[in-house]
Amino acid sequence: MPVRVTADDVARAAGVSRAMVSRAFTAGASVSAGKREHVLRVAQTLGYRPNLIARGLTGQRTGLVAVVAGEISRPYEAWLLEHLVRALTLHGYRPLLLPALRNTNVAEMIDHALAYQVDGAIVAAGSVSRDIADRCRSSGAPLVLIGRVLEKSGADSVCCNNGEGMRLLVERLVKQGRRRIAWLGGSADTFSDQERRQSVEQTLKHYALSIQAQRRGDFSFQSGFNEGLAIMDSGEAIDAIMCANDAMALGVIEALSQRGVLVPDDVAITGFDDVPGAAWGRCPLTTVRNPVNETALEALQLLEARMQAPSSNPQVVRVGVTLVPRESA
Amino acid sequence: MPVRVTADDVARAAGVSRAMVSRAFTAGASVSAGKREHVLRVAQTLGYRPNLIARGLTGQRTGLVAVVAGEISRPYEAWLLEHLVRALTLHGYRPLLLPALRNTNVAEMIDHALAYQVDGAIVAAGSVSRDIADRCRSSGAPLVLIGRVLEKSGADSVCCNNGEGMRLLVERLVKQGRRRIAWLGGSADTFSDQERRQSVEQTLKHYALSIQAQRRGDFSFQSGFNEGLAIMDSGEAIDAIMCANDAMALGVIEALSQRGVLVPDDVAITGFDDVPGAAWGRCPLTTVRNPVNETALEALQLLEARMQAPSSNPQVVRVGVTLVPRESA
DNA sequence: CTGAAAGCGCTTACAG
DNA sequence: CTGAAAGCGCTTACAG
Repeated sequence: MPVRVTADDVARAAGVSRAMVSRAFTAGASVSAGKREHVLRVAQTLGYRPNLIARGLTGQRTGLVAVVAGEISRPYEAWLLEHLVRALTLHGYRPLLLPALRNTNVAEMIDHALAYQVDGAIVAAGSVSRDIADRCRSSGAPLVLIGRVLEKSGADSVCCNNGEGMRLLVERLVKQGRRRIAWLGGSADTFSDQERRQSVEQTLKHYALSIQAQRRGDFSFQSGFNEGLAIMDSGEAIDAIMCANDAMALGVIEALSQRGVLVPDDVAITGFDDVPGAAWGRCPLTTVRNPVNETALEALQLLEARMQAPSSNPQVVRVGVTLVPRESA
Repeated sequence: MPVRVTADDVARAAGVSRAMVSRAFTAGASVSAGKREHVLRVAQTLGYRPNLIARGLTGQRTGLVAVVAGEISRPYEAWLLEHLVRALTLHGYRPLLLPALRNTNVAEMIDHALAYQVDGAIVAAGSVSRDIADRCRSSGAPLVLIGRVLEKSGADSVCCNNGEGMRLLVERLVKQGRRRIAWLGGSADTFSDQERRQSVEQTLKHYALSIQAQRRGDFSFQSGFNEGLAIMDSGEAIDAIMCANDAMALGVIEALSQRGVLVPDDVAITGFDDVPGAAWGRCPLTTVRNPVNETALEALQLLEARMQAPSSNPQVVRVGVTLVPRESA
């Protein structure tokens, strides 16, 4: 028989009004210090805590923030999620986790979260349509995108500088004398894949080069491994494989090793993200660091700024990347 | 200017009472099919969704489940979390994610979650005291522990068969003729560390053997790497290192390779969990499979069973493990 | 099957 | 600084 102690119980026990106990628990409310202390003490002994659901109903804020995350078991997603959840928690928010499962529709999930009166939503996976952004706005819940920007959506975004990152990697390869560069892309229709590939093409063009072979995985280690084998077995003469992210790059290294191809001697390999683990294993990966902590913090900042000023212009924050040269290239 | 459309708006537009629109959205409520359809249609056009916070206040259920997770960027935690979140979501629950940050107290977090009137809590990290279990019970929120069992706590647990797993690994090593076996434990005071070490000692004893060297990491790759180097540099003569989990085992393999020690020729290495990634890399890991999906499903089942029967006897479900022989041992 | 009323546990103007 | 009252948006007995 669960016993919920309510503000009324505390009020009665402390000999004050219900409004007083509410005020005692509200920072900055007008209560005499003595009374607040007394109420808090009584609440303590009764084991009272304000019911946040009831408080949320009053309309101010629930403290809930929806977080749409991708496959958590993938290194980058896990890494980002960890920082996001930490940042939110430290700032007093509670993350409501919405997994972007296969054939699940992000709009549907956001709608559901909105029904919980979340104070905002951070979307780090799946594709977001204007429609969703509109729903959020009309519900008064700011929407912040991570790793994707939606043109004219009215949603704030934070995204790393994909173009710069790939440019740095291409330049390194070119300086090493690599000329026959292959590209292993990630899932089509993703923002990251597009920006990264475009930068590779453009930078190569600047050196009067072009992509020599092109394949596509799905950002997973396994797909990197499979495509790595396929590239080798195709017999195409290449001296470098640039991958759209680290997980695939690690898979490719594994595949080449299995085919007896030496990295970086025969073929150089590059990744993107610098996930924990990029430095370990058979051949430490040359990659570009995607600053997830900064990303998480910026996302939170955008969220809070938007709560203050719901109708200011949407912002796109580009966080900087840095080259991380290791052995693979 | 966010506009929230409420049940009243729908009622007015549909020409019915507010109770009717509530019933239209409640499965199994007594409404004529025609009326329900009509109400639903009107709600649809107005863009109405029941406010789950308000619904939660009525006292039944909020659909919220607290999930206490460890460091998400670690492979096992991420893997488990993924399955947990998927299972909860598919069953209509919303996971409220509570990170077990360093020097944060699980009791505090659970208390906070309870204030959100969560329907239950699943704890897969941190240590849980009887106290917490009691708080949950008195709040009417079932508590389910994963990977830890609390004696006489009244909390249900699901935990893999640690003893069996380590026994299988020891037997394999002994059959290979390994006699000088070292143990690399994880964080002290964790349930997994204790059960696993005990089983190793006990099984070795059965073969008239004992642990030849003992070290302790914190379940992370990095700590495995560090301790791996330390073991080698200590000059102790050993022919196998059993690790309390995969992440450390992978770190050890890395360390030995750096010292020019051959795995498994010179020294065999074993892990525990069979995380994705155990099969990849320099030397595929011989380990034991910790069935996370089954674990997640069982946890959910325990949670729901407990909602039905709050006072039946607490259960400890042991999920089975299987040996996964690969190259490292 | 349907509606009017009471109530869930808070907070916040409104008076004092 | 403090209390009485109204209200947040729902659901659920209670009548009919």
